[in-house]
Amino acid sequence: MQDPTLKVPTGTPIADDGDAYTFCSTCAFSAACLAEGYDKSVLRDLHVLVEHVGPFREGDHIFREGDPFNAIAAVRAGTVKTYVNDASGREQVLGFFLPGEVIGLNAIHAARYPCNAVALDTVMLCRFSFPMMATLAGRMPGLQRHLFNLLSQDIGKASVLSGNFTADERLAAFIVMLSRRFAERGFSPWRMRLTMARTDIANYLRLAPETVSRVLRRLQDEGVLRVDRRDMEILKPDVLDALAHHVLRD
Amino acid sequence: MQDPTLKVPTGTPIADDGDAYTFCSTCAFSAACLAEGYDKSVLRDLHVLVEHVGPFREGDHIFREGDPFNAIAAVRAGTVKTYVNDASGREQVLGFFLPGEVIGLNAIHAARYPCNAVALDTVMLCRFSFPMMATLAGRMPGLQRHLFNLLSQDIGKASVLSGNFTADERLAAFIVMLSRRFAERGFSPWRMRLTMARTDIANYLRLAPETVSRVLRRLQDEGVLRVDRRDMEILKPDVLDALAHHVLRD
DNA sequence: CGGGAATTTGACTAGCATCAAGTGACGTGG
DNA sequence: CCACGTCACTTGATGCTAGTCAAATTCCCG
Repeated sequence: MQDPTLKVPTGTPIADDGDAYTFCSTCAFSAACLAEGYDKSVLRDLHVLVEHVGPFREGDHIFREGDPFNAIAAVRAGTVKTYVNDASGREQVLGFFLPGEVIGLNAIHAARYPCNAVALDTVMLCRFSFPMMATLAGRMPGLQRHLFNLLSQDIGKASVLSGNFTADERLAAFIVMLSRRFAERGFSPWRMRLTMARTDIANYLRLAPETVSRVLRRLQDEGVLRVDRRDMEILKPDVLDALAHHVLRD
Repeated sequence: MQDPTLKVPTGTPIADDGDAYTFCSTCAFSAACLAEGYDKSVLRDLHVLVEHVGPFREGDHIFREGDPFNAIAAVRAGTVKTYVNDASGREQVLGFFLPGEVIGLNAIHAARYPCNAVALDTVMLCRFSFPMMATLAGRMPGLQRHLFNLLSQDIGKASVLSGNFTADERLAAFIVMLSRRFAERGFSPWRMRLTMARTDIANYLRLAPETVSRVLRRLQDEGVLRVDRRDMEILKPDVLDALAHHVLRD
């Protein structure tokens, strides 16, 4: 049942930057919404349900498993890691979210967040009240379609790594995906900073941290990568693509 | 962009069973839609975009990877397996869909099916034109919410098996999930027929078929299960639950 | 009854996890 | 400025889980 008591967002609103109806450039919804050509009143509706929150510092939690769900959020800056704790309390990393990507979509059905979200560095978010957004989506087909697309996309993403792949293939796929996602956001695809720890990468890929370390070392010895601490440079994208091909199928 | 050319469904409509505005009982949408208390005209709208298709025989494809997407479908009877072929042509099973469950949700964003769907036995479907459904969802908040819920749920389902679990844990979790899903649909949770081959189960769980066979044998020797060919009886649900607990976290 | 596919079983092996120890970067406090 | 402690990461040695290969068995279906 749609919650009729749509209360005012409780975060830290940030002052508008001049044009009252302009969204931050990294807001994942801005393009879809603005491209629709709706009039000012609709844009105003959309604007009131957006709030810029942050900064979150490294280690700050954005939400925790079991928290009541009321908003999804687009990452504006930084990296967010989502994870759950399994029965034995061990962490299981579900994903990393870069600027432009949306967190919280898996919380809709249960009305609670099914996982934890933590900032890996300094994180800024655009938060959207989901009940308000759903209401608005009823009037804005473009927004509704955008939400359906985001949700649908995440189903596919979640099963990319479901296959039985070697450590090399998984790590290569991880690096290639990261590279592409950075490129999409206008960052260099060849030089990047890994904001997540080796243990997080390992965990996400279902490998031991030692294995990640060894594979990176080997790829470096083969001249495919240059890795220095958390800075990574891709030297032979084609080799990486070939390895990742089994996973990414493209 | 919403497709403006909503053409008449092309499948095999099945005659109404008396009440023109009654949906088949296994139709996953019926409850959500009928519970809303909308008037007849809205129900009529909803009704025209549903078509009962089938039967599909074992091995028949419902859709294939790359097919243009235009409809999602609820399984009415039988079991559907979804899979992709990896770079080397090897199959990777993504999921099994029982009566009441919905296929095609991962196809929305690309407007093409990203995987294949095949009938494992005799399958009947309720097919819903997605463009029409989305339009209608704009007028029916309950329907929209239901769609969001289905999509959101699938994101979570896709990552259940993403962890690093032992063969025993994964297989136990598979059996427990199957049991629960059967129970939800009114079937016995303790006796079930596995409609999928061992190789499919193995593939889905990222195990070798031999491993599935061995684990089943051991569980049988321990008196946890009774397995005869594709008929399975759960004798010690608690043992199974304990094993599955690491995966399912409940 | 016979052919073929699915499944089971056994023997062996490979890949990755685990355990243990070492290295390097960074921050703190003397 | 340097000694120290901490933490993340790396490296090496070893073990185990599950995969692979091969073959037997069972079931299905004509």
